[in-house]
Amino acid sequence: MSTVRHPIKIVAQRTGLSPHLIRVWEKRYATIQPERSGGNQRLYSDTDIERLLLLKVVVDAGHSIGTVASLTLDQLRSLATSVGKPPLIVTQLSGARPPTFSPPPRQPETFLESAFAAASALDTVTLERVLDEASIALGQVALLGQVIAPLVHRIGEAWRLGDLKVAHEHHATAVIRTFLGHSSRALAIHPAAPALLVTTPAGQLHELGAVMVAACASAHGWRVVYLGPSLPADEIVGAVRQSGVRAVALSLVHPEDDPGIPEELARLRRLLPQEVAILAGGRACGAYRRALEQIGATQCSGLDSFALALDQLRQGRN
Amino acid sequence: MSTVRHPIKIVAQRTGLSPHLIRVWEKRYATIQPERSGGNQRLYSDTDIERLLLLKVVVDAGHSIGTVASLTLDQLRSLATSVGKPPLIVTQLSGARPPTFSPPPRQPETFLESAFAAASALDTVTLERVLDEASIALGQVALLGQVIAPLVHRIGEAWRLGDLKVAHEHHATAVIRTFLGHSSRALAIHPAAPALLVTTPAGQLHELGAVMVAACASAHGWRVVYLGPSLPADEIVGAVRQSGVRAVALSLVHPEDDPGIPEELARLRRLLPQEVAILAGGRACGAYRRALEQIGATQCSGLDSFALALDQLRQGRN
DNA sequence: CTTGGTGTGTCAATATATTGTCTATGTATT
DNA sequence: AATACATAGACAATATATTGACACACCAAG
Repeated sequence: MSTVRHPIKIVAQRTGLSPHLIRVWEKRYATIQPERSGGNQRLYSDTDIERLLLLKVVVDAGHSIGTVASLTLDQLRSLATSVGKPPLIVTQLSGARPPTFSPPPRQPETFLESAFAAASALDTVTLERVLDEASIALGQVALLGQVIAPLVHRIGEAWRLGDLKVAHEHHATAVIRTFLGHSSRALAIHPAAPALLVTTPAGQLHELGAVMVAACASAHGWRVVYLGPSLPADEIVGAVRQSGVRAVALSLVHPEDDPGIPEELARLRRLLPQEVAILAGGRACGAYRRALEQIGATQCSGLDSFALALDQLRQGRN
Repeated sequence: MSTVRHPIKIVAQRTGLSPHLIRVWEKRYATIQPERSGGNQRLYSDTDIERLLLLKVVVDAGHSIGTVASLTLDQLRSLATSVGKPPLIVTQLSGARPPTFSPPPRQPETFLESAFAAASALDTVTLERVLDEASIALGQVALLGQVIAPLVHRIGEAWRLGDLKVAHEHHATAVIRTFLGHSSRALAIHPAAPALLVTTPAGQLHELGAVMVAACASAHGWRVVYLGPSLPADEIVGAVRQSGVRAVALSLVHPEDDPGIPEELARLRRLLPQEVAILAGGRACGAYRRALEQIGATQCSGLDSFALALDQLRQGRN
């Protein structure tokens, strides 16, 4: 976590709250206590900003500030993801389910194990529950980097070894796809947030990398226009022009030897407005390195690197 | 269980009851006793909300509030499951909402128009919001049949006419995919509920039909194992054996002239246990009619017909 | 069939609480 | 000097609480 501190104006921009309101919340509910500069001006940390963002989410959803202002960060995260969901009506039947419930795990490895076990058993409910708990315990970003990404990788490996079948991979993909799609919208940021378009080039059918990228960007405060997999360059350009995004993120996973991809990338750069940046990531990134370099795309080796690139992009243009 | 407390507005949103009614129930029947804040405002726990939800379920099912208000939580739970209605879904309300609790009765056509406009504008947030509101106003089943299915059809037509581009179709598909994926899990299914596997045969890449089928089955109280698109017959069979489902639902949309499909279908029937039924639906259903008849699949002409088939299947085996 | 009671949801009126915004004045930063 | 920020207080717009009344459906007895 960076030690950077932000003045109130930046915080207002990023959260969509007015400086007035931020100060009033601090005064009335002591929900945050930013540091002060030598001249008594407020200096906010990234954690403060996340807290304010979460508060805005739940308040927009109808909660009153008075009842949520004193919650912990974890409680706020949990509330933000569960906003609007009715509490689960638990039908307590001591039937088929009990063997799978264990004391709430804490470590990413534990979550990974539980998730992998559920995926191997085609157990949708348990897999969803583990992801939910991991999301609450670890937060959105760590969940992506330390549970979901390794889980996807591990399922791929297990398939290569013959331990799992294609059906397991499809099932887990579908569950993760739904989970991430929903978590992206939990933090739907205010309209002035910078926007990013996420897709994969034509021929790249794997969707999961793109969904993870979308969720990561959303967790970092970007407004995401997600277009799913396999979109030709001219379609991407049309969507960019219509939605006014600042950057395009492409996920490249499989195949790694498609001769059409370099062409598509070149065409994309040619048709795209100069000021729109291109970010690329995914396992197949290396295979297309030359083409990516030629179009000046920022290549990201992982989600951390992608998040960093997003921050730089935002800084550069704010 | 979290210690979070909710103001009455949130409780009204999540239960569908008016604040008025919630207070009246408290006063007349003392069915709940929420805490109070310093300013004497009611603060409800998650348990309180669950109780109110259950009360609404059984009252909607015909019981009078006076006779059920004094039941314990457990009694309410079992009564709610025994009324056996398609468990009502109180989906989320996101973002700012009109402050009224008797919103102008909106017609499916209105939602369809708004949704189509949002899809045309690549406006993810609005499209999600319209789907949310439609889900509440119309209920899950009508939403599927009268908004989502026509919307998908209309976007397809607009694309054929050149009014929309592929990017729009991809975008709407992604949003609907996320929405339906999430709505399938909004309610906790009874562990003993009959189970259904949903997928498309190898070569059928369109996912949306399968997702709609999954959501429909889920809304009708089935436990759904969703495997995404394009799965070979032997993979389907493996998943059926492992998950112990009672039936397999296949969505057939495009292409309509794949010579591999009849083969796949025949192989599926041959490998599948006798007692597992096969349901088929989708636009391309007619094109493969002969093959479907040969394997004894139940062909569904639409979501209504599909729901009917599910009910019959459940009756037949209970 | 009518009549009256009961159960139930809704509404009106008034008072209080909560919450976002605004104003005024002074200080910091650039 | 011009802009941005801090503090305190005031104010307006909603939300909520409470009480009492009313409308409607249902049912049982006359």
